[in-house]
Amino acid sequence: MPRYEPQSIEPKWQQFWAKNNTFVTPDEPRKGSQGKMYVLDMFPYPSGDGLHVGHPEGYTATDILCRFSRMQGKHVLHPMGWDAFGLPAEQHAIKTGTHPRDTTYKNIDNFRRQLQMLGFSYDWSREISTTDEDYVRWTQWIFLQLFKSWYDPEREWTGPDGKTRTGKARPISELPIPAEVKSAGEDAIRKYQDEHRLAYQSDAPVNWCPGLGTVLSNEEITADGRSEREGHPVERRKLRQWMLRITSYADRLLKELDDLDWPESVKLLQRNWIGKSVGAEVDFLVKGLESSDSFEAWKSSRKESGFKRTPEENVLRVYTTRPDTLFGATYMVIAPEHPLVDALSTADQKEAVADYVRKSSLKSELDRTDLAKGKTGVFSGSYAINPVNKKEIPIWIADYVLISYGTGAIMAVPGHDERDLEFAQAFELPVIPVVQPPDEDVDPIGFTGLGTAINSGEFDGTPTVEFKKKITAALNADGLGKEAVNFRLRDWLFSRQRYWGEPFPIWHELDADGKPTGNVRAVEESELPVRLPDMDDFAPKGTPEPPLSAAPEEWLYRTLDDGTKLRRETNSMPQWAGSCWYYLRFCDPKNSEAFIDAEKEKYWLPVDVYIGGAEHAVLHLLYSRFWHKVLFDLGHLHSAEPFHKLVNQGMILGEAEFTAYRVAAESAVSDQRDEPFADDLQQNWVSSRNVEEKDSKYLEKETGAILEAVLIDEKETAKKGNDFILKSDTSIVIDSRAHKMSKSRGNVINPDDIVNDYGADSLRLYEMFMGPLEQTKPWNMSGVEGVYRFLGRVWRMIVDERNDDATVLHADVQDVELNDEQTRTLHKTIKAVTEDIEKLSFNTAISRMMEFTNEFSSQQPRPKSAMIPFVQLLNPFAPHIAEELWEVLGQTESLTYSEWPKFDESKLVESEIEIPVQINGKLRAKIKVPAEADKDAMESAAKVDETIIQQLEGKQIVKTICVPGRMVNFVVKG
RNA sequence: GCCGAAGUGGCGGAAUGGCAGACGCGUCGGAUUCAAAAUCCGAUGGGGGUAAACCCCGUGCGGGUUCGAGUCCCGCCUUCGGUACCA
Repeated sequence: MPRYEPQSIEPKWQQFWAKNNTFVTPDEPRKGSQGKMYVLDMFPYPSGDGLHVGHPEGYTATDILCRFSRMQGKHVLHPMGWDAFGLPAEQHAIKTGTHPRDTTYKNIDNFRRQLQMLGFSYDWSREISTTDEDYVRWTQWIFLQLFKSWYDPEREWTGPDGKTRTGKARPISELPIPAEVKSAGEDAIRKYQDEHRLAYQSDAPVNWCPGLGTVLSNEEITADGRSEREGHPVERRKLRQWMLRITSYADRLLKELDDLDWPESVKLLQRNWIGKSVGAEVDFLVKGLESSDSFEAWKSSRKESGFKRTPEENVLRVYTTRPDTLFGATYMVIAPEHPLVDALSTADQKEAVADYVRKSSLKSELDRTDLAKGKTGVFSGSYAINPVNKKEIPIWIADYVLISYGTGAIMAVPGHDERDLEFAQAFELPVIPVVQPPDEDVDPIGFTGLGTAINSGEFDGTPTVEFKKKITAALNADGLGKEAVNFRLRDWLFSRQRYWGEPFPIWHELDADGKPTGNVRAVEESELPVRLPDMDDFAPKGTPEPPLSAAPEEWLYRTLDDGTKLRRETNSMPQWAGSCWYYLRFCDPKNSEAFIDAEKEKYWLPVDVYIGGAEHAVLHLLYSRFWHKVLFDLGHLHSAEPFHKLVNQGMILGEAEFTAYRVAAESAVSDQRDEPFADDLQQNWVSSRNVEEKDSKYLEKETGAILEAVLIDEKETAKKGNDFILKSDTSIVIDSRAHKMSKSRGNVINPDDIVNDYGADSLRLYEMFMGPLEQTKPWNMSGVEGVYRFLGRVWRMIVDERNDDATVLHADVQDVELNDEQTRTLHKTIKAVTEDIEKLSFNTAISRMMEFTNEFSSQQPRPKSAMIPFVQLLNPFAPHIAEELWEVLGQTESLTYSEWPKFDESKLVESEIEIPVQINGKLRAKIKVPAEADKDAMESAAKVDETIIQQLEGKQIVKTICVPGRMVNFVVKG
């Protein structure tokens, strides 16, 4: 084999690794193990499109880490699996009639083939799919643990990690039952327990997506009220749904982020998502209700009773983060869904209120959150009494207040809240400034920052922060208010109306008429898994009735020995369920007794390095952490957090494109502005500066003429200043940009093609060489060619290319001693590559190996003792060629488990170094000095340099700065 | 609007406060070849100068700190990503 031919050596080594179980991780570490290393990729959804070039980016990074760690003696766990439930397979089933299971396993086969072709060192014996019945079993089991638990926020305890926490998930049997519930009977107790479970049912309004035929979680909806997947509109409907009580864990999910080695930006995203805010709840007495006491009477009764757990019927409780602005509250707003809406509506306002409430309930999420459309609302007819100044202020109903946050009611302070100000202006409500901004020139109205109090009675002049504390304490003393904490985070909507997901292991009890009694019971753990019934109709019915409700009777119903009739839960779990705990199962994938063996869990967890896309920064990672903590609380896990170090790989964009714009033919007939259309523009180019994008159409800014975007070959372009222009018309500025890869744009790169043309090693190397792992970067085909050429040079450095018959060592590679220069280069390279891998700075590590190759390629002879460690350095990056060269170099021991080369710091020092000499900070000359030269020696060496003598002539040296081994700088005058 | 990340040659990118542009791509020139592919060697930020010596400018823009700033500080601009009335 003469030339470097990845097409023949890559399959050879892949087969070798498979046959020898090279990457199978034994439970027991090898002798002399340097500790465990669990390196995990975010496992892919096996889509029908196959692997995308974005996948191998993170996968190569982790593979490098693993191969590097093995050579450093680590006991490495590096598994791969499939997040295989999910909508696309089911949508495909609806279209074609193919069962989602068939589609899914076919796609998995293709994904596995593609991953194996890239030579990743996964332990395939641990492969799992979230759709495997054995896996589903334990997903359902974990759900049951949530179902069978409640959260005790008061419980103080010390976990196996030695940390003391307040708050713990506990078995539902330990839930204290209040006496009045107990006395109400068995059903009341069950209901009370159900209300406290970590997995519970709720009737709250949810996001129903008719287009997908399912309910979606808040997290799956985009800012403009559409489904993240496929972009269908979403509406609000009241449906019975399963929820997971993630909000109980809000504080711990927030606090325990601190110790994680995650990017700060991801931590911040999670912090914002959890959205903790500290403020106060304040009670306002409503005036004019029949049962209303006088304000003073109420106040004195409150003084005695203190702040109540739940307010009286004629009291409106609000949440505010700015209790210091209480004097500026000029009206109140309650959400249309607020329970007091009816009670507060006076006779003459009843109709208007009912009308408004109906309208806002029909509004989609999109309409309701569209800020551009302005605020709406209706006066209830009632008034509340401001507890600090007894002022009567009107109570409004408006949908800019959300029932799901705080108490669903606010005190409006239009002087210092943008939304309230907008509303006040729309409905001509009074605005009172109560905070003076620190800057006298700033208008207090609309100021939302910190300042000092004005128009606030005895509190005038108090700084905001102090005022908040004071007023909260005062309200608390009077029983009118209390410090309160709120979270933006909502409970997790956990059910979906789809077929292709885990069935819930839940039975609903039925009464004699076959109607649900409202009581549910868990499927016995010994009966798990609840398998999906065989069905051939998956199509959504356009109603929220899940496909599983059309399952065969024998699946759907059961009658117990005592005659109790049961019907299965027909919702299914969301795709997140399976990905919530897969990292646990990898440690013990075949266990039939438990979801994971306790000893194995203790050994392998937490995951040491977790690499994946930033799109999972919030949801997947938050959900996983939540499940992990529940299992931790229940004593099933030893660690409180699943992922120690997290890295987000950047997106890979398509090749850069040059786009020019010209008037489209259709513009001539359909000129948007009805103006006579300028003929001279027709078919002429338009500078991209004059182009605006509207509804994915390009328009000329002035005339509104419709433009077409034309791809321009790079050869037709030139650079002018900061812009690119057309060579044929240099006045035309064109766009130069790389876009996301997408089928519609036609710029998708298929890894199969790259492997066919250049080999897996080149693909791996290129993806690492493109730039920093975490950065977004454009694809560039000639870049792939570049690293392919590099591998060719490496090949020729070691292999005799002229020998057509066999792969033999190049005659120049000999058993000779390294000279000083070679020793230095080798050790420099080992040091740099080692440290760069540790920093995940793979692009620079590759540069260093290129430099090594450039230097050694031309040398004759080339010491074998330099080639051997070099091949070891290359191995994590390009393992196939490395194995082949390792063999050519006559090595018989496994390269995979060979010892990583060590560098010797003392071999790095050079005897003479070149340093810059500056005058007034400007580089003027370079001089050679002994490496150990001190300040004086450097200074005198610099002063005898010819250029420096010339430059210093007639000038006075004011100061000399010498940094040994670094530089000399003369500061001069005159 | 808010939050985050980033702006360095024609392009991807490199640079513990100390020689800006390592390495790669592209381009140009040369060698090899009948010719090409492949390979090898050299040049390559911009401007001036004689393709020398050398000089000036240069890391988004404007200030500042420092003997010295791509790097630190203040104020902007642009691009990308996330987010959306959370009181």
